[in-house]
Amino acid sequence: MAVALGRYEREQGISVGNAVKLSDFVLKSLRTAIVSGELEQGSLHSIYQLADRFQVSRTPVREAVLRLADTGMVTIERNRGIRVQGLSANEIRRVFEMRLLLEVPAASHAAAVVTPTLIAELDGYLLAMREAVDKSDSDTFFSNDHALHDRILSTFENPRLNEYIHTLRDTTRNMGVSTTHHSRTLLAVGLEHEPIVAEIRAGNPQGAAAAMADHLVETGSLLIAQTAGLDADFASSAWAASVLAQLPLPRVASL
Amino acid sequence: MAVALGRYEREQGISVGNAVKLSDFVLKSLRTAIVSGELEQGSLHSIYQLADRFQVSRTPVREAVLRLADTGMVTIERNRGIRVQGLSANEIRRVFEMRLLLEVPAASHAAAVVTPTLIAELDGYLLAMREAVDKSDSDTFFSNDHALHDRILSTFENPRLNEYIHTLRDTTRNMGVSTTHHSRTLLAVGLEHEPIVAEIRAGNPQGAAAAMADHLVETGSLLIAQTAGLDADFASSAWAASVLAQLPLPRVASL
DNA sequence: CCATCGTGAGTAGCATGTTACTCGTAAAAC
DNA sequence: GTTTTACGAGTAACATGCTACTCACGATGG
Repeated sequence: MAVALGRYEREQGISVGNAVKLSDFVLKSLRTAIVSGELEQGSLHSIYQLADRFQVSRTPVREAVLRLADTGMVTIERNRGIRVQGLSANEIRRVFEMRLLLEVPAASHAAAVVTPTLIAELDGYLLAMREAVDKSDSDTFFSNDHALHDRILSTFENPRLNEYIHTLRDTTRNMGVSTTHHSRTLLAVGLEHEPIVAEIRAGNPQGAAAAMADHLVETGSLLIAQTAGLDADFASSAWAASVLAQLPLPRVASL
Repeated sequence: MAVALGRYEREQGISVGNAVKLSDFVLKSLRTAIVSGELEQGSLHSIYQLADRFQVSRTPVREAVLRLADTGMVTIERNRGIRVQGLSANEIRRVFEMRLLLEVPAASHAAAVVTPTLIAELDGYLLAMREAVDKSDSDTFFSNDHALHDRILSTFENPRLNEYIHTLRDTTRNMGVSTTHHSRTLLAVGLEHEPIVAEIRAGNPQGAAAAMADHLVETGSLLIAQTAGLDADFASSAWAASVLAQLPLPRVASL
């Protein structure tokens, strides 16, 4: 018990009222293992097995698995095991459709209620992202990427919205990391944020919406292409058309 | 009820692969208890206590509580207990803002891809709702209400979207039941669905979007007024303005 | 009277025990 | 050889044991 607990976190802290829960640790580890392909898609595992892998008891593993099942990354087959669903191209499409529905209006709203403070914050994130690209520091890059999107969403003052987008992002996190085109992709994605902030600064809701839509479609297309390979259904950016058509965009120019 | 439900399934069951999980039962019961006010807002409870109430062990209760904490209905205070957060007026506002962001484009999309089959299904739900109103059968009414919204959403062919709306609806479920104005409210809400279907039938995306927006704003306002009482901040329908402004509506006529 | 400290009841979180179930496998029946 | 049946390994779900922690409350010291 205490022995098993000692493995991972006792070092980092004098403990005290440490809010870090073992189930959270397992949740994060499991998601990473799935997204990175360490746990093969379609494979079947058991709570016992995973508990052994992470050197914890079955309880926190079970709790983490239940939460992953809620998001659809695994399915639980009673008395059989845990099936890893991974992320199909279709699943990625769904995630980015949701993000389009929510983040495009958010960008529009941010432009409508823009303040100097908001711009200063967004510029700060952009700057940090540029520096991270220069240093090929993907961790810093992604965390500031996240912060920028999060700040735009928060103009709705709806924590529930921010939280949901956070889980959607988590689902596809780390997918682009350590590919051969890594740094190039990183740079390109980073550049796409500039027009979003520029349009918000200008107080142009429709422009901000269009820029955000472009960014999300481009990012989603990259991840889908990477997952689906040459799957013809997703070769173009047509996957987002049905959603884009319902959004308040001036005209979907770049698509 | 808790007593009778306690040893609840051993009897009914040749069982077989019964998919009913105890934790799901507890989750549903807890949510009902919270929304109905049985578990007072702001009150503190413990896993032991709740396990005793539902006549099950602590494990399924804990799992249910963790999932409720994910949706924000309770907060977990370590070594202290479970704090019931209930639903403030602000929280209801947030739920309906999310629904506006997602369901208004969905109505628009449904109108854009309308088929005779879709119309037939929606008409079926409408008919069932009218009959349910006549018989004051709120269960049937709400289930068809849900089915209608669900069918409109499903035109996006994105199960993740349907599922999320489902959880949002669950959060505010049962709130309007057994009030003094019950049947009148039921009737009014039922009538609001007719224009939505009419606009979808006509293949008019903007009209469908506007009708859906009207419906959601009206429903949300009712629940907010009921919760907030005379709270001035929510007296009008202004709560939705910031969201509505970012949606693809022809003009927000009725507000 | 007021502040400090100790203590014990109560709790969430983690570990472990228990049970009914699923399904592959192989023996048995044909 | 083919089908049927019996069995056991392995599992999720549930029950229970255990521990470090929190905090109200009362005793003690000022």
